[in-house]
Amino acid sequence: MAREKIKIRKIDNATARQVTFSKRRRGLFKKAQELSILCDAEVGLIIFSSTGKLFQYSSSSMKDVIERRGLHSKSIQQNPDYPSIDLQLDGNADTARLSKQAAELSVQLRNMRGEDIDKLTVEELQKIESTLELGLNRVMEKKSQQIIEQINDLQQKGVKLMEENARLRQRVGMAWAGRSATNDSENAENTVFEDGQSSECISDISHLGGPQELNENDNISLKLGLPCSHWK
Amino acid sequence: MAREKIKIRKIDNATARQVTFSKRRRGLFKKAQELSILCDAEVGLIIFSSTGKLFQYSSSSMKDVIERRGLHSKSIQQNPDYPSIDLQLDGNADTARLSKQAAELSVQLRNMRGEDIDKLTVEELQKIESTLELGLNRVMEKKSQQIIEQINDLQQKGVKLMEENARLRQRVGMAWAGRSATNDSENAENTVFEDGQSSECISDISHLGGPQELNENDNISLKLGLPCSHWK
DNA sequence: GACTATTTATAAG
DNA sequence: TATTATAAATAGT
Repeated sequence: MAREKIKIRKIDNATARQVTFSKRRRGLFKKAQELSILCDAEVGLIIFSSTGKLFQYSSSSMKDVIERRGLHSKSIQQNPDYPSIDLQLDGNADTARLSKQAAELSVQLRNMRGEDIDKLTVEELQKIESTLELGLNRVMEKKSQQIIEQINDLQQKGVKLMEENARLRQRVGMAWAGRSATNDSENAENTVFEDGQSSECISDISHLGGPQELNENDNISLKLGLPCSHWK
Repeated sequence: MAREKIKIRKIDNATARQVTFSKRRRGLFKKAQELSILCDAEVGLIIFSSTGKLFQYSSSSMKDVIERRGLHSKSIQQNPDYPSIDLQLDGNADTARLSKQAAELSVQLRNMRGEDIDKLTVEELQKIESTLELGLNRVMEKKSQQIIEQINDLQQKGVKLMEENARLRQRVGMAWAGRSATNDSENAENTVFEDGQSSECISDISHLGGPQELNENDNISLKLGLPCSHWK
C-alpha cells in the first residue's frame, strides 16, 4: 500500500521484515482499538513476532476476553463426548459443575439474543419469544417509569427554584430599593436579577406543564416516542 | 477513511454501527492475516460484537495462541499487580471466577426477563430493551421460517400421498373390477377409496396452494397471526 | 524516525 | 450488495 504493491508472502529480508512488522503491528493495534470504540465491541489481539516476542492489545482486559471466548466455545461446543480441554484438566467437581452451569446460562442468554437458534424447535422458539415479550414489556415499562420520575423530579425542582427565585428577586428588589440611595457599587453583579431575561426563563419552566399532568403513562410515553405494541 | 473523516467515538446509529462493524472487522482480519504472513508472526484476534457475537481469527489455532500467551504472561510478569494470571491456573481461583461469572450471567438473564430491574438506569434499560428487541425479531423470524418449512414439508408430503393414493385407487379399482365377479367381502374396507369424500379431501390439500407460493414470509406470517411490529 | 507516491480501507450514498 | 470519493496505511527512500 505504498510506493509499490507487494505480494502477501513472507518477507525474506530480515531487516525489512522487522520494519514492516513494527509498522503493521502499530497499524493493526490502532485499527483494533478503533473498532472497539466505534462499534462498542470487545477486542483482544495477540501477536507473537517471529523472534517470539509477545505484543497484545485488549479493549478491556485480555483475561476477560479470553475467558469470554472460552465460555462461547463451550456453549456453542461440539458434543458432550468431548468435555473440552478445560474440564478435562481440572479434576474439581465444583469447577465442572459451575462451568456447566455457566455454559447453560450462556446458551440461554445467547438464545435470548437470537443467536444459535437455528436448531431449535418451534415450541422452544415460542417459549423464548414469550419470555422476550414479557421481559421487553417489563423493561420498557420500567424505563418509562424512570423517565417520568426524572421529568417529575426535574419539574418539581424547577417549580421550587422558580419560587425561590421569585422570593430572591423580591428580596433583592427590596434591598435594591433600600440601597439605591447609598448607590453601593459592590452589588453591581446582582443586577442580573433585575433584567427581563430572568423572568422569562422562569415562565418557560411552567410552560412545560405541572407535575400533576405527568402521571398518565400513555401521554408521556407517546411524547417519548416509545412503541406501544409490546405493552400489557 | 472515506467520504468524510469521522471521530473515533461510539457510533450512535445502531444500523450504521453494525455496517461499520462488519466492514472494519473484515478489514482487521485481513490485516491480521497479512501481518502473520508477511512477518512470519503468530496472530490471534478475538472480537465480540456489541450484540455478543464472537468472531475470531488465528494464524495457527486460537488455543495455541492463548496458551502461548499464558506461558509468556506467567514467565515474564511476576508483577503482584497482576496476580490474576497465576490464579487463572489455580483450581480454587477458577472456581471463584466461574462462580462470579455464573452470577453475572444469571443477573443478565434475569434482567432480560424483566426481573430485578428497579435499580437500573434509563441507559441500562435502553440497552436491555434494544437487545430484547433484536432477540425477539430474530426468534420470531426463525420461528416463522420453521413453521413455513413445516407447512411446506407437510404439503409436499400431502401431494405425494395424493399421488400415491391416486395410483392405489387406480390399482384397487382395477382389482375391484377384476374381482367384482368374485364379490370378495375381505375387500369391503377398501371401498372408502371409491367414495367422493376421499377425492374432496385430496383436492383440499391442493387448494392450500403449492409449496412454491409459501416462500413469501409476509403472507404466511399474516396467516399465522404473528405480530409484525418487531420485524426487521 | 520522517517523507511521499501509492495502495488500501472505508464512509456515505 | 456495489460504487466511489476520500481518508488512512504503508513500501520504499
